Parts: sequence; C-alpha cells; structure tokens
Amino acid sequence: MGRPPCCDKIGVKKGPWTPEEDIILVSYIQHHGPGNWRAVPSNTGLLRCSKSCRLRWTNYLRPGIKRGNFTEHEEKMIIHLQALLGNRWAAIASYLPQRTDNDIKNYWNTHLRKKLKKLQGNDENSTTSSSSQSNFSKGQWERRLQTDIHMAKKALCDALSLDKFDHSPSNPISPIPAQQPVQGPGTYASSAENISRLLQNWMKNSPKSSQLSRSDSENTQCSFNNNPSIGSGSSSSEGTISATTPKGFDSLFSESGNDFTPENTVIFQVESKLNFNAENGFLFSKPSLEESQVPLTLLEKWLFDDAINAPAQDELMGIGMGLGESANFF
DNA sequence: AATGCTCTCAACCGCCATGGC
DNA sequence: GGCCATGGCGGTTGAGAGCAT
Repeated sequence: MGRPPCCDKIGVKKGPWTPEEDIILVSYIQHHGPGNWRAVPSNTGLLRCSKSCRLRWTNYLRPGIKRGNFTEHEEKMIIHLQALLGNRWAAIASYLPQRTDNDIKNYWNTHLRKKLKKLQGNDENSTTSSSSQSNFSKGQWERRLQTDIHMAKKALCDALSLDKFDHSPSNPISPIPAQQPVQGPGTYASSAENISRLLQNWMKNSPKSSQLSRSDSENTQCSFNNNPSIGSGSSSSEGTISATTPKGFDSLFSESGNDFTPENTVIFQVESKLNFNAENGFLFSKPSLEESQVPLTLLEKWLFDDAINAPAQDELMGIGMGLGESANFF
C-alpha cells in the first residue's frame, strides 16, 4: 500500500488563494496561533488541505515577510550561503530575516543561478553545474558547522553589545543585526492590501481584537509589554515577537504597525538568531540547522568565551569557500 | 491586435523527520 | 521498537503577466 495522501483530495480546493480565504486563515491564526494545521481546515471551513494552509501562512500571510526585490546584500548572502550550505533553503532563510525559504529558492532559481552561470561562462570555467556544488561534497559538514559557528559568533557578538539595542517599542525587531526593519505593507504581499481593506470592517466588529499571546510550540515569543516569555522552537529558528498595537488587526498590514498599546496584538516574525528577554537581555538560540548537535549550553559557553576574546566583525562574507566567487560576482 | 515566447513566483507534490502512543 | 499523524523541506509545476514579433 502506498502512502496515504496528506489530505483526502475529494473536496479539497487547489490553486491560488482568494482574499476571502486569506482572511479566514489569518483571523483563525490570530485567535489560535499557527500550529495544529490539521485542525485548521475543519475549524475554519476552508476547503484546503492542512499543508496548503501552513504553506500559505508561512510563505505569504505571515507578518514580517519582506517581499519585492532582493537587495545586493541579500543576494550576496544567498550566494555565499548557498555555496556553503547547498540547496538548504530553510537553513539559508534562517539567516535572512523576512525572507521565506520559498522566496529564496525562487530567487535563486530564477535570478542567481542564471547570473552565476553567465559569470562562469565568462570565466570559461568548464566546471558547470556550479563549481561550488562540486566542491561542496568535500568537507561538507565541516563547512556547515563552521558557518554555523561563525553565524553564532556573530549573533552573540551582536548580543553582547546590548547597549546598541534599541529597546524602544518603536523598534520592536531591532535584535535583527544589521538588517532592514520589518517592512510595512508596502512590501507586503499585494493581496494583503486587499485583505487589509476587507479587514477594516471586520476589525470594527472584532471582539477584543485577538490576543496572540499563546503557548505556541513552534515559535519563540517575546512580548513587549514586559511580559516576555521565551519558548523553545521545536523545529524552527524563527522567533515571534508579539507586541501590541493601537491599530488592531489591521496593523498587521498597516504602516504604523510599530506602535504598541496593550489593547491589541501584532506579531512580527523575527528570523533572528537572538531572542530578546527583558530579564536576561538576550537568549542565544541555536541556528535551525540540524547539524548543531552539540548541546546548546556547552556551545553557548564556548562561543561566549570566544566572542569575548575575538573582536566583533562581519565574518559572514569572509568565511568558508566561495568567497572569491561571491566577491567577484559583483 | 493577435500570437507566441519567456519569466516569475505561488502553490503543489512527495519524501523525510519527529513526536506521541 | 513499530506504527501513525503531523510538520517541514526541497524540487517541481503551471497560471498569469510581461515582452517580442
């Protein structure tokens, strides 16, 4: 017998999501939080399979997702990380806040791979199918580990400079080192604007606009009302910062979503290596890579000691293989 | 204006990992 | 330890938009 489908295909809708479906999904998650995807279709009445709901949320509806053109910095990051990690898009995405693995994968396949190919063609380097990949097999796990260690060091170094961190509510996601702030709706999915409009009325009647403080096993949360709760992500490196906003649910998609009051809640998805904790400052969280096998506390201590002795620097672009490739690329 | 081609990216599919029983 | 349900990930597809002819 073959493996049963993830959901029975009868009566399951496929294809593009409508704004109405998006609203239903978002409002459900607003109340229940992401997770238990199996229950989502039955609880919401959506004629979608659980996987589809999860994908729609993680790749499109989730707040904090940056859309639109990739910056040069992001391009470099992707190229370099791809050289180091291969096509492990989820791992790469964990280093690029606000970008989904799907986005990165698409961008790689449609833009960067082409660019690199072209570049390699100019170099008349006959090692097609990306020389980085052919080299990649050698010492693969060492490089991965090295990458993670360097990233972890960098994150820790950033964490050490606590005074640099802006705790003001107007900067809720500043733990993301040297990254752009969470984008407003301008860069949010265009359909979100439709949703936002549709939600205007919905919000007015919304009962006590959805508190999102939840014990979500998937995400690490910290609230900005001095009630931080740090959870341990079971499988994701993403952290979720839930903060309050006067704009209510609408602020998920509004420009001024960074204002906070205790009345309403907005979630910012922060794919950061750091979790802010009002009590401890920062908690270091391991990268989402499965290769982080060392118990975190030991690694933490080691990294911490090392970070103190080593000057903080932007090591990411200068480590591992493929650096020259990346550098020459631009 | 019509047609065909190319490109983009949201969504799907299938496999694997994990956790609970 | 085996089975099952569920979530996560990477590869792939296909609809639609944009562009060229």
